Amino acid sequence: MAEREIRRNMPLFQIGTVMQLTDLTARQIRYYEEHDLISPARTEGKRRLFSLNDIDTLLDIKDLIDQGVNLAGIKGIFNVKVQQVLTSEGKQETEKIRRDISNEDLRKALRTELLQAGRFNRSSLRQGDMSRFFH
Amino acid sequence: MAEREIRRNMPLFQIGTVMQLTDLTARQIRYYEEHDLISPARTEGKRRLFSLNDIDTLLDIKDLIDQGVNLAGIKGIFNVKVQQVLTSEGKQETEKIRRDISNEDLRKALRTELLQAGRFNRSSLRQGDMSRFFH
DNA sequence: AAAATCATGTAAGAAAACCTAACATCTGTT
DNA sequence: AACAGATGTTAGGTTTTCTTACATGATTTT
Repeated sequence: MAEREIRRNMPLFQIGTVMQLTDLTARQIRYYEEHDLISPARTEGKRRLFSLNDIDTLLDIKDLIDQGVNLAGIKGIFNVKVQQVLTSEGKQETEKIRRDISNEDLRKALRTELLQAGRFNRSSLRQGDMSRFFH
Repeated sequence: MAEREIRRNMPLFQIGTVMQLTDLTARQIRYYEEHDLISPARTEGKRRLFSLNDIDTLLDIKDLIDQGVNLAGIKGIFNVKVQQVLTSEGKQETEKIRRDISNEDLRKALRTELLQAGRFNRSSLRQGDMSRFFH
């Protein structure tokens, strides 16, 4: 379980990849970082490296912005969530709040849709075949 | 199910990331591509973009090289596997061959070990907290 | 309504990361 | 010894990303 969290927090993706996965501009992504909504790691050369969690957060931000929420609101929502985990011990409550903010299913659908969008569908046939052997 | 395959074939990672995940040098990775063991996609600017399947394949190559198999041998093994899926319909047999070539558990362990190695452990605390909400 | 603020676009110049091609080097084989 | 396989290294060029600064349209505040 902790293993999964580690994986989701691994800094793996350059900003170009994140742009395509989230459909956000570099300007937007950097702006959101500037306002502490994400904190991507850096290479030695100071290039940003994003994790899967970062991408999730960016997709959530995108969701909320599409719903008309401004950055202050988003920040507030995120803080509420953090607050929640700090003050309450039960998972039920946070789960409920999570649902209040945005529909989980819709979010998931949007994410996978985005993840499959654009040029990411064409991949080498050889690899496609190999994938049958390496589960 | 096809969804997972698509995800595993998405070109996402730059060579620098792959180097760290696999512990191979850029020279090695390009050499293996030159010999058709992998076929990473390219950005418009001709930079390589690797998929999870590419990384899996590279880890397998590394495995086999550590066992003393040379590229010709690896190529042969990969061809046998492809052959197998083309000629036989059952999954049992391919499964068996898979096991003959290298121990699945060992391979898995090695992969996760590599995936957690090096600088990939330090990740932002904020994100770590957020990950509890975005499963 | 004017001024300020928010969110994003755009441009410039610099630095990092990656590219190909070529040659060097080590190791094992013929 | 000569050769082939696998990898290291170097060089010059290109792509991608970086920061900083200024521009702009849309809202909000005064």
